[in-house]
Amino acid sequence: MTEKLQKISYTSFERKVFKVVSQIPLGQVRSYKWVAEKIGRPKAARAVGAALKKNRHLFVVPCHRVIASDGSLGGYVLGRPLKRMLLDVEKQLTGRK
DNA sequence: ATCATGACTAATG
DNA sequence: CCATTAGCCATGA
Repeated sequence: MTEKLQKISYTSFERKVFKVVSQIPLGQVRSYKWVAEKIGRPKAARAVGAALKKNRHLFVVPCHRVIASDGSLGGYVLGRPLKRMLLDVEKQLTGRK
């Protein structure tokens, strides 16, 4: 059978991104670069961001745990303030100071 | 194949 | 902190 059999909406690249990002532990954050390296494309940090933007799982995939390499928040479809809040909450949740 | 776009990164100023 | 420059990549038209 030479048919595709599967008309998936996501590209292989996006699947890898979601896979890795969904594995980020609660209360922890990773940089776009980190994810890029994880999927085997250390220089595709930009593409990683593009993939997260297309993501529709929003809360299925903890895309809010992915920040810029320099520690900045990066971007967030629902607004940076919310992203910052989520990270802060999760930090308190696990960081348990 | 080519072009434009963008949740990036690093280096300068 | 912000702006600019250069590099690198995936995606869609």
